[in-house]
Amino acid sequence: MAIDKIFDAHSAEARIAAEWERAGAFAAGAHARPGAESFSVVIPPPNVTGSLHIGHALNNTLQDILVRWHRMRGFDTLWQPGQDHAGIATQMVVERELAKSGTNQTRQQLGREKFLEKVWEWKEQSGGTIIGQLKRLGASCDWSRNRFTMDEGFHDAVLRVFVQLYDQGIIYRGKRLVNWDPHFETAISDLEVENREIAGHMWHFKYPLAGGETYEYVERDADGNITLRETRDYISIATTRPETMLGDGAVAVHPDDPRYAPIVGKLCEIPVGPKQHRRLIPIITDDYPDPDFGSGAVKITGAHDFNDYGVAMRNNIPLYALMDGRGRMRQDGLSYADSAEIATRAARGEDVGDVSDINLVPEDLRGLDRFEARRRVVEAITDEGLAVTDEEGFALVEAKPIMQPFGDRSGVVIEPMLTDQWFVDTARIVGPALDAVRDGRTRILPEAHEKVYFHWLENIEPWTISRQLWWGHRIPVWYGLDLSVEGFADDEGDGALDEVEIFRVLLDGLVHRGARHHAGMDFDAVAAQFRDDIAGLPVPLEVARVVEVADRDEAVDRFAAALAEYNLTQDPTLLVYPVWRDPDVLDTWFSSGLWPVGTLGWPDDTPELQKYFPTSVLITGFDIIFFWVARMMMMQLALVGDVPFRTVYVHGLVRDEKGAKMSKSKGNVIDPLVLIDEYGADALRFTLTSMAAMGRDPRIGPKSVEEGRNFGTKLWNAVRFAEMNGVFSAIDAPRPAPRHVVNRWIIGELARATTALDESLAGFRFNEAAQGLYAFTWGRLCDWYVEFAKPLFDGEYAEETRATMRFVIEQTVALLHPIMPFITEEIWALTGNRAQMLAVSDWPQPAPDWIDPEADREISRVIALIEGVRSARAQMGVPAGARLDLIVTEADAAMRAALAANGAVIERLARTNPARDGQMGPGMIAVTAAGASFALPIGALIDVAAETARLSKTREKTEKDATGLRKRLENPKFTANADPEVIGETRDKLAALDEDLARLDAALAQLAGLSAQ
RNA sequence: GGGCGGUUAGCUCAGCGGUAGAGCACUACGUUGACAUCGUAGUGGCCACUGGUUCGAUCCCAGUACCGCCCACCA
Repeated sequence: MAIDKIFDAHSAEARIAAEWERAGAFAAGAHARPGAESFSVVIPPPNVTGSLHIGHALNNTLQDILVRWHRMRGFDTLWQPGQDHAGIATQMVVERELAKSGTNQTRQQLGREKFLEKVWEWKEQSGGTIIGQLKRLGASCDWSRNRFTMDEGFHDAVLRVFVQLYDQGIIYRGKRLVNWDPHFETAISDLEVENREIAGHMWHFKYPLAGGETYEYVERDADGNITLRETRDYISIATTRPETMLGDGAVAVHPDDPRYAPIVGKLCEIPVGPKQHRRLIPIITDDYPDPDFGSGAVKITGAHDFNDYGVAMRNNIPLYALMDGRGRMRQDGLSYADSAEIATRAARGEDVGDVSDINLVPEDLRGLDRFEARRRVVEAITDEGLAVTDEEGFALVEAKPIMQPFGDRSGVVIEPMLTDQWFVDTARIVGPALDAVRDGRTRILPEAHEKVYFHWLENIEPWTISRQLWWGHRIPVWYGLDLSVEGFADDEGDGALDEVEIFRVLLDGLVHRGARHHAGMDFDAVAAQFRDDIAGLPVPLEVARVVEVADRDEAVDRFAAALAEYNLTQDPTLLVYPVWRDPDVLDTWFSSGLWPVGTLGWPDDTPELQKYFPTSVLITGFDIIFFWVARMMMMQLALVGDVPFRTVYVHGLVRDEKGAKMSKSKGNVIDPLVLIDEYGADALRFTLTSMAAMGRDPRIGPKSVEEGRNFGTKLWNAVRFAEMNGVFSAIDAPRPAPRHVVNRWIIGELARATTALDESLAGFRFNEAAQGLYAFTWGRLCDWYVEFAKPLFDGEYAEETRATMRFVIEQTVALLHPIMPFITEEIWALTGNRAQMLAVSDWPQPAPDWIDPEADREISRVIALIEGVRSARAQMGVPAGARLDLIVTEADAAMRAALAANGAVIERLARTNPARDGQMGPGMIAVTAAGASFALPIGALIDVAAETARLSKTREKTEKDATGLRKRLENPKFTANADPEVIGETRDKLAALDEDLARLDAALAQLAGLSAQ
C-alpha cells in the first residue's frame, strides 16, 4: 500500500462523511458505554433558508469538538440538529424573490395562504442547503433527528406553550406603545431595535399661551441671582421630532420648576396646523422633565414616544396617533377641523372617550411620509415666526447627534406606535432564570457574560411576541362574537340589538370579553362546536375587540372570508359565531426559546427528554444571549422546571484579518465553503479552533487557514513515513512496553499531551487544545521522534520502535480527531483493518506509568546536545553536509549514558561521527551541554574572532540569567519568604548555569590560548 | 450616562506571581530513509503609562491614556 503524497481533502471529505452516515456513527448513543452518562448539545438552529457563514463554521466546529470528544470517551452522546424558520428574515427573502419573479406580485396581492405556500416551496428548495454545508464542515449531528421549528410536532409544542402561559396569565394582550417597523409593518421587540447615533437636529419652538396671556419668565443662576427676566406670552419647547407636535396632548414641566409655576394649569397653543383651528393643550407638571435640560418644558406626544407615553398615562392625557403602519401621516378618521375641536375639548378636561378616530394631521399633510411632514412642519412654524430665535434672529436649530432607533433587519427608523399586541409578562418568569445562574445550576463562560445576563434580566421589560407577519407560528387565538340574532345584549346589559346594530357594535369595537356573560347566549355550546371545528389545536377562546374594520361591507366580507378560511358554516341560529383567528404570528424567538425541550419531544415525556435533558452545553455567540439564551432559560424553567443546559459557552465574533466585523457592505465576508474548497474542512476547523480563545474575537483570513492545512499535511507525511517503514504492519499492542529510551520517552510525551488536551477541553480552552496538539504532533512527534526513529529501524530496536510508532500515531490521530475529523478518519482507514470508524473508537487513556522521568531527562539532554551542535555549526558556517568528529572533553555519568544509548540518533541528527574522548585543540569549536563539554574540529581554518564572539554571546546570556538568580538568592527577604520549593529550584537552576559558565569560560580560555600560539 | 473587554516580537495572538512563547513575516543555510504545504539555525520584546501590594509583577490592586463592544427614555 502506498499513501498519496498529499491528503486530498476534496475527494476524501465527501466520501468519509457518507461513511459516517452509513455507519450511524452520529446516532444518539453511538459508542456509548453501558450505563454511560449522557452528553447532549442542541445546535443553535440556523435559518432554514440560510447558508453557512464563518460564524456558523466556528460555532459548529466547537460543538463538534466537544461532541466527538465525548462520543469517543463513551458518553451517551446526542448532538441535536435543526433549523429555524426565522420569521422576518425568511419572509423578507421570499418577498424579494416574489418581486423578482416576473409576476412582480406583493404578498398582499398573493394572499396569505398562497404566500405561505410560496414560503414552504422556498423552504423545500433551499432548506437543505445549510444541512449539506454543516455536513461538509464535518458536524457530527444525529441527522436522523433533524427538527424544524415549523414542523408539525414542534408547532404543536409552541402553541401548547402559548396556551399554557396564556392560561397562567403570563401571556396577555394589550394596547401598548410598541416598537413598530414601518418597513415590515410589524411590531418588534426591544431587542430588535438598534439604537444608533445619527446627526440630528433639535428645534426650539414657541407654544403661545391661550388667549394671549403673558407671564413673568425669570431665570436664576446657581446662587439665585436673576439672570433673565422678561414678559413672555409663550412657553419654549425643544424637540427633535417636530412632526409629532401635531399629536401633542400637553406640555409638561417639573413641579418644582419656578419658571413655569405661574402658568401651570393654563392652556397653550400648538403652533402648527390651520390657523383657524389651532389646538390648545394644557400645561401640566410631571417629574419626567429635567429643569436643567433645554427649556425645562417638554411637549407630550403620548402615542409616539415612550417617555411621553408614561407621562400621558400618569396624567390622563389622550394618546393621539398620527401615523399609519407605513410611517405615513394618517389619512383615516375624522377631518382635522373636527379632530382639533374634540381634542381641544379634551384639553379643557372634557371626557371625549375613545380618541382613535381623531386624526390631528392637517389635511395638507395627510399621507405624507413622516420625514416630509417634519420638513413641512418646521417650515410652517418658522415662517410664522414661532421658532425660538438666537441673538441674531435666526431660528434656533441645534445640530446635534441624537440616538435614533432602527429596525435591525429593515434598517428603517422605528416608530413607537400604539397597537394591540401580545406580550409575555417576563417579570413573572425571570426569577428562576436568574437564580439558576446565580446558584451555578447553569454557568456561563466566560464569566464576564454572566454579568451582562444578570443586568439584562434584572431590568427586563415585557416581551412583545406578536408580529404582524405571515410566516411563523400563528397565534392560537380565535376571536369570536357571541352574538345571536335574538337576545343579544350590549355592554349595558339591556336591550336587544338588531343586525345593523350588531355591526355597529363590531365597528365601534365595543364587543369584548365581558360580552360572553350576557343573557340569551349559549356560549359554551358555541365554543364546543368551535373546538370541534378546529379539533386538535389547543384553543383559548376569547372575545376581543374588533380591530381595523373600516365599514360594514368590509366587515361582512371579512366574516365571510373568515368562515371560508376555516370551512365553517354559519349556524342559522347565529348571525355570526367565532369568526377569525388572530392574524399575527409569534416572534421567532418565542419558538426558538423552546428549542431544547421541543426538539427532544416535549410535551411528550419521551426517552430522549429523559436522557438528554437538561442538555450539557450550549455553544453560542454573545449576540444572542438575550434573544435566545435568556429566553430559553426563562421558558424551560417555566415549562418543565429545569434549566435547559448546564453550561453556556459563549464564543466571539469571527472577524477578518484586520479585526473588522465581516459585512456584505464592506465586502470582507469570508465564505467558509470557499476556504473548505481550497484548504479542506480540517484546515478551517483547526484554524478556527486554535483562535477560539475564551472571550476574544478570532480573526481569520486565508493566510491563517494555511497554517491548519500545513499542519494536516505534516501529520499526513509523518504517517506516510511510518507506513513506508512498515510501522502499520507491526504488532498492534494495546500499549507497547519498549526498552529504548527514545520509545519510552515519546510514550510519556503522548501521555502528557493527552492529559493536557483533556484538561483544555474540559475547561473549554479550545485554542489551548489545538495549540497543544500542534506542539506535540509537530514539535515532538515529527521534529524529534520521527527523526530519532530513523536509525532505530535498523537493529535490535526495530520491532519495538515500529510498534511504538504505530501506537503513538494511532493515539495521536485519535486525539486530533475531534478537531480534524476527516484527515484522521482517513489515516485510520489507511493504516489498519479497523472494526470501527475512528469517530466511534476509544479515546486515549494514558496511565501515570506512561511517563518515564528518566527517559525525559535523558532525551532532553540529547536534544540539547543536538541543538547545541547544530547551532554551533550553523553559526560557524560549517557546511551542512559535513560530518564532524564529536570529541568529548568532559562528561558526567548521565551524559555518558545518554551518549551510549543514543549514539546513532546523535550522529544522524547532529551530523557527527561517533563520540570519542579527547581534548580541545586547534581548529575546533566548543559546545557545552548540561553535564558535558564537547569539541568539534571543523577544519584547519577557524575564525577565532567569530568563535570567540559566538561563545561570548552565549556566555553573556548565561551570565545575565545567573546574575538574576544569584541576586535573588542573595536577598535575605527572598530566602526568608519564598516557598522553599521555589528556593530549591532557583538554587538548582543557578548551579546549572554556573556549570555552564565554567564550561564556557574554559572553552574561551582555550580559544585564547590557541589564538596566542 | 452606565457596564464589559483589550493594549505582549513587524503582523495575528497565547501566557498570567519567579523574570517572556507560538504561527506568520524576515535573514542565512539546505546535508537528511515522510514532508519545500518542508528542514536547520537566527534576527526581533523597558509585556501601553503611573502609582500600590509583594522577597519578587507582563501577571494582583488603583488610576491614566488610547481602541473595541454591550446597554440606556434626556425632550
